Amino acid sequence: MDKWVLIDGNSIIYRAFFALPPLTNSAGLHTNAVFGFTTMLLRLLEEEKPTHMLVAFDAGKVTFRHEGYEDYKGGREKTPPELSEQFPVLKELLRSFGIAQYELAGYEADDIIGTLSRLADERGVEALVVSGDKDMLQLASDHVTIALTRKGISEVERYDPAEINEKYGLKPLQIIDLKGLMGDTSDNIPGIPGVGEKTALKLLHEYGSVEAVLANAAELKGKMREKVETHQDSALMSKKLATIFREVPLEKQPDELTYGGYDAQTLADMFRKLEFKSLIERLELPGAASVDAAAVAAAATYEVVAAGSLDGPALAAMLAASDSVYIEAIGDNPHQARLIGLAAASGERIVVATYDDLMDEKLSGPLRGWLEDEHAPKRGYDLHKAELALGWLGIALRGIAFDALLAAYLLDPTESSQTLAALIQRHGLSAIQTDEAVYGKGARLVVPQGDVLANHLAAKADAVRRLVPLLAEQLEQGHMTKLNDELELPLAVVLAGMEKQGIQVNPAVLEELGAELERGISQYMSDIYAHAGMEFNINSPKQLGEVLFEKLGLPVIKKTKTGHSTDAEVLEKLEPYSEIVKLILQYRQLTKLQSTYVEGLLKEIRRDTGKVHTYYRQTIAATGRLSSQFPNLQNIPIRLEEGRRIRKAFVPSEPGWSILAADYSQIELRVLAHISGDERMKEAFIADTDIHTKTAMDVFGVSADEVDANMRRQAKAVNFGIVYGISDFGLSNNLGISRKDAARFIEQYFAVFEGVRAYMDNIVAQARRDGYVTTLLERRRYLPEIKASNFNLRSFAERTAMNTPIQGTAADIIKLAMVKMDGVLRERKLRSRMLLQVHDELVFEVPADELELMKTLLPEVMESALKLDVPLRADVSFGDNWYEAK
DNA sequence: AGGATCACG
DNA sequence: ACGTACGTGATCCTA
Repeated sequence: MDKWVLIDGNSIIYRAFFALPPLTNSAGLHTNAVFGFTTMLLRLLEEEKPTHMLVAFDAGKVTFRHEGYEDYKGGREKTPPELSEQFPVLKELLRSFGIAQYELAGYEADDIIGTLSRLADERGVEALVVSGDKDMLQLASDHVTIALTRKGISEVERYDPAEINEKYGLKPLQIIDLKGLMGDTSDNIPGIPGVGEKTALKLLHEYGSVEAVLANAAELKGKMREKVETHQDSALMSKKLATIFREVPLEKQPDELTYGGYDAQTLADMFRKLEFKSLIERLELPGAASVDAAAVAAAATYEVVAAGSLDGPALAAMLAASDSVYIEAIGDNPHQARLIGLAAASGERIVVATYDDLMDEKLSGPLRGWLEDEHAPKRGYDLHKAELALGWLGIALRGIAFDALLAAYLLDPTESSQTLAALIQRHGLSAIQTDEAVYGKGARLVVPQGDVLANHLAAKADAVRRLVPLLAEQLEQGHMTKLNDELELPLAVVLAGMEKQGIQVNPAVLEELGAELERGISQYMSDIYAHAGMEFNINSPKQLGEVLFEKLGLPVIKKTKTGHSTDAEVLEKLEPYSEIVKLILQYRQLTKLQSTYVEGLLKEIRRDTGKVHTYYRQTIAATGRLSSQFPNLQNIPIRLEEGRRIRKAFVPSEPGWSILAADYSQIELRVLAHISGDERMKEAFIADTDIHTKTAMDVFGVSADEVDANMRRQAKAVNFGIVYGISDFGLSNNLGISRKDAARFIEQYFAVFEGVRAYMDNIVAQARRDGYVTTLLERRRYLPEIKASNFNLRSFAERTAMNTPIQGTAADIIKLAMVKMDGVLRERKLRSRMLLQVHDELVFEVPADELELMKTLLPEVMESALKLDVPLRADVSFGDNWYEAK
């Protein structure tokens, strides 16, 4: 039995374009609409199993409908270039699929589909018409079903004549009359002005057609009659325009629409060009990042050797000769990760050792000996994590020489997936299985034994071996070899050391604070319930919204996607209306401290060490900053006193020692002064004046003693804005002033700091030209959206272009300081330990006899980390805990 | 799984 | 006219 699927190409690609977020491949080609179209095609192929398939397109701008009504489809926004560039891509994709496509000058896609669906009717063949356009419903019949997209393109709704009758009370052909009466703004079909769907349906249920309505206009009352009578011609013309022409002189015969399946290689090549990796995976096409074990084995050029099959010296020799290593540790938190095993490739021979081998009396000697030998270079993937997982087993990992993950991050820090499977696919190497495929995930995580595991680890070691030279070459091309070798790679080792060391947390401090918070929270809860006149879950934005905006009738200030916004900014505006608002703000503050910082932190204290061991992630932030997890120690409260007390729980791990902290003063603005070369700003830092006061003096044109607190506050906000990539809207929002005033501020600022203005202009132009921006140490971030026609996307990219070199260079500097400081501590054999990094601050624990030295040494190292045209300044402080070090 | 909220620089 | 400040992670709730 034949089954035809007829797709309205123009309609679906439009829907897909607006339904999906922007998406580009690395060449900058927009692909979101094509992607959406493809997912729809795949679903249709799977669900409908068509024997014939056609995608019809509109041809050219002028159709027969324009004869007689020139304004047909007039007033439409012109197709955005991000979409137009996708039409030829879609057509090429259809060829790769082996799906027929057709367009004919002077006709629209609807007409082609209308004609084919008539043929389907005549032949008694089942057909499915796919479109986003309701007009298509007129084609429905016993043989023809219409599928209309709903909510973007994720769902379709099917209509046969019965369903059309149920929904509209109309026969399929009456859809044309419906359009004739109500018109269609998107096609600029006028209909009868003032007649919408409701009225049109009422009229049709009564009279049956446009002609009948016009003939009986005299029966209508008042305004309605007037409208119908004056717009008779319009109604008839609209009906004509809405009628799908079903006699198109097709040059294509239905048997040319036969769909015989796609060629996997052809489709894979097309998907690769478009970078539709997930689809390559889903269809298991050639070159998928993940393939099945048999395919990996078949493609393998290497030999897998079990460590247990070798004697000690043979194993040691193989390890010593290895080019790459892959060390597997499963679990997100490396401090708790389970070490599964490792594989080391020496040319085409790969030795695999399991966890048991590592613990084996005979094998552990050579294995540990090699891992701990700093003269035996390790080229691997995510060796930072491996170092921690091994470290907790009492095995040191030394001799880290290259890390594919780190290199991939430097090459493109915004790439969403840096998994090994994704990396090798990106570099066109032969595929391996994904970890999820081999190990499962979540509750179904099962680590296989024997050959299955050995083969997977070997495949990874082989992948790393092939990747290393490619990545190294690309780093070289991007001038990032030095950044990799001398900064990021040594830093990975420094970080692992800090993380293993951990920081002592005194649970008694937290518990006492927790008890106090508990009392406050229950008091606030009962007060809030009393004001609300009911009990509810204050933590639920939904329930809170109902109480505030429905029960208490407070004004709605801002909406979210899901309902009423109740964030702090909104609540502060609502404070005058009800006392409950203040209570909620207080409640929020206390519960945040309780759940995230008291309870959350207590859970992270390790029983065996009494410390928390964070994990600094080096390959996450697009700007080059670190991030911190399990727990995050980079967002411990400080701004409000209530929260700041949490810091009293962070103490030295040895009696008599102190916590010593040093933070860079205004590092981002100093970096800006340097890279912009702005003379006035440089002078300010060279003279070590208060930058916000100086900014206020210059922008307001007053002397130092004329700068009041408010002027300084505003100047400070402008300085922040400058670093973030300023806009008048953002500044006005932040300062609570009008956009005009904010714009005036910015103009005054740029009039004074001309070098800064020039920098901002130049960096955006440079990003547009090169496609990326860099930091002082050549760290790179690509900004493809800087060329977007969408204002939002483009503006965001422009602000990022301004901000990333500043934030990123500041990150470079503190990373340099960390590596240098680590070296200094080693050289001078000091016992002081680096514990934490918080973007512009370093925290140490120091013994009493090193305190005086460290108080001068640490800021010296930080200030001399990188030589800029302005001095760097670090302020140092110390105490018995992190709170006191202020 | 994703949104809302809020902690930090 | 457009509508946002830059970069993160943890917790809770809701679908």
